[in-house]
Amino acid sequence: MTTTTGRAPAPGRRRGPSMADVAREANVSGQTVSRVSNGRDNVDAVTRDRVLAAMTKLGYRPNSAARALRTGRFRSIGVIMFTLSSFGNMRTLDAITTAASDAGYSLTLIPVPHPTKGEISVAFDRLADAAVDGVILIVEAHLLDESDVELPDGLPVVIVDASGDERFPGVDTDQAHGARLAVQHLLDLGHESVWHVAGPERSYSATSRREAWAATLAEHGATAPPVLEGDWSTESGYELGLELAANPAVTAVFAANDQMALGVLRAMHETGRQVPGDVSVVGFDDMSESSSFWPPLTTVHQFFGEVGRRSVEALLREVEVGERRGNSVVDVELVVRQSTAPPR
Amino acid sequence: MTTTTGRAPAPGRRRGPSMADVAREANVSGQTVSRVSNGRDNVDAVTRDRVLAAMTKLGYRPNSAARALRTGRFRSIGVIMFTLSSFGNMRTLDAITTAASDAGYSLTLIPVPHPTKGEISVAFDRLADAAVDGVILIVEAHLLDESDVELPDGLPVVIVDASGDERFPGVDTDQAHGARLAVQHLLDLGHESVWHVAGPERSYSATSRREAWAATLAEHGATAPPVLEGDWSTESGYELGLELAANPAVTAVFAANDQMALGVLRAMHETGRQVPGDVSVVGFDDMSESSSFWPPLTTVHQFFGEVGRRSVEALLREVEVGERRGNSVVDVELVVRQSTAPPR
DNA sequence: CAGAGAGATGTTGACGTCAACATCTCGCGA
DNA sequence: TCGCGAGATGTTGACGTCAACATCTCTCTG
Repeated sequence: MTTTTGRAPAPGRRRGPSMADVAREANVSGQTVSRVSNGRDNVDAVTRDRVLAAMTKLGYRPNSAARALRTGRFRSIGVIMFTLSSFGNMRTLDAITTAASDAGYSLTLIPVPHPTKGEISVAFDRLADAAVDGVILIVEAHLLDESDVELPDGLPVVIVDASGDERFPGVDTDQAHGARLAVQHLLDLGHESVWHVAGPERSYSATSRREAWAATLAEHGATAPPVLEGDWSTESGYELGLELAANPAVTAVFAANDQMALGVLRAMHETGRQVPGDVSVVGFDDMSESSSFWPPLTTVHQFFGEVGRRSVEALLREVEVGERRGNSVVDVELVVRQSTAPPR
Repeated sequence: MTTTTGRAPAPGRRRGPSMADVAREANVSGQTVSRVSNGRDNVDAVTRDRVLAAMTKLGYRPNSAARALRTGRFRSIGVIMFTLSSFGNMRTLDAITTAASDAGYSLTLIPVPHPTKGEISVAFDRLADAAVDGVILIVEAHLLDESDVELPDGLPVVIVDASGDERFPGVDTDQAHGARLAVQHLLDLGHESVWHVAGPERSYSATSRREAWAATLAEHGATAPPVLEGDWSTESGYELGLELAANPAVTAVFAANDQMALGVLRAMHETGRQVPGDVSVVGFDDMSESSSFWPPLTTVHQFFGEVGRRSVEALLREVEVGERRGNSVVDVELVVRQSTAPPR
């Protein structure tokens, strides 16, 4: 005689009560529990209370896997990003998380260690497995030019700060306008020309800023000095800053982000060049520390929160309504502090 | 005679091919597809190739919802954190993401806008709905003292930097040791006493650092000046720094994080107090910018990456093996740069 | 007072996967 | 030659939820 197998308590833990259990407890059908659980209004108030009481008593929690299987929706959005360590990305992510959570979506993070084509493909592969309804890409790279990178079919995508490609809706900060404001400000103060510490070539934001810098200079008949290319890091700003400090012709520097600007400031201090007396410095981002740099940094303020919010909005519109929007541009603002002054 | 209902194409988009489709294409049973998909070895090489070819041809992707429903596992870990804007949290999150992804887990972010008891409960509620196998808490708060905050039953939890509670395994940075190193360093340089710009009371890290600061001072027979309490922000460091600058007795300051230390530096510069000539300053965190502050900041380096890695390791051990570990402590390191010197 | 209609509730089956069990084939030793 | 075991493959059903459809009970109208 064989005994029933009496299977082990649970493979994956947390096999909580199911709808059927609640239904039994409340003496209704599973469907009624489902209706209550989903907040439908075609349930009698008395019945609803009974069901709610049963739910509380049993500690019922809807099983999101079953729900997702049934509905085909995960109520989760994915975010693909390189390196969390950049200030802007963090802020954007923060806003995205909040906006998503307000809309009742959770957020799945999909990291890409290095921005190479191969890694991106890996991320997209992983993405296809991921339980998400849509994806926000924050990759700061011209990856879209590489046409063999393929997004999973039919998965809504919004791209942040890597525009120029019209295949997907995007949300972009007005990089060019920011760079223009920065350069214009320095020119207005009377500087003959403005040197540029740029971000890496592969970054879309970096090239936009660089181009706008060059264009603004050209419009004012100023000759553009050679570009110094950094990698966004404070260290690289410092090293390039030492080069600039050694050149007496340099009176104004526009760094493509605040971190590199900080490095430039340090280089100037170490070499005894006064800021803003001898050299004026402008950054980009307006990170929260910038107002306490020495001297407090003149910089271009980005509205990362707005970028994050709009991304989620655009994505969810496509996910839920099926309506696809075009690109959206977020403006910037020049914040003048004490790192800029007229040349001596 | 009734005709079959021929229902609408798909409620949630992206109804891709299922195992059944692949099975048909490869002319095998669904179970064989499942075995290939899960990498079992009891499948004939020829059959496996045929199945793989069919998968590729159809663009098959396992449906994670169905898998989760069947197995009871989501292969996802949740992270609850306040504000993404702190440098340390971000670094930790970065490491967690990487470690999780290496282990084949995705990461679900659950934000908590404000660290109040109510908000935390909301987050835990949301958590219960979330499709995660375990949770890492980065809340920097003494929330665990509030006993009515209840974690969902049977959900593995690891707590970062909020130890002192033994109910859950945790990973902690050795805050006390760090503070000791900082204070000791200043005392060794010959300072009579050390002032402290502390983090907010509610933060566990902040109170650990503060207590260790006081204890170290006491051990050396130095009297502890009154504590100045900030909120981690550069702004608050600046304001408290102005107070310190106005007091000629102040020759050494230990700030509970680098951001507040930066604010103190600014205050000193503005009031003409030399750093490190008149006042020495030490921070905590060693954020990537700190080496470019002016002067480059002496600070306590935290190994955030290690914290993140260990958290994931501990959590997954509990999730997968059911083995619960105790607390784990990550050491710190004093990095001496140029913001500290003997008193005049 | 019959019948229509609105609203509440129940029944059935399918979403895609995988564990458990059943079956089939083949090689090898007694 | 037969039987046994190992390995490959197939069949069945259940995980928890919800849409579609089926009932059932009222109320209101003409």
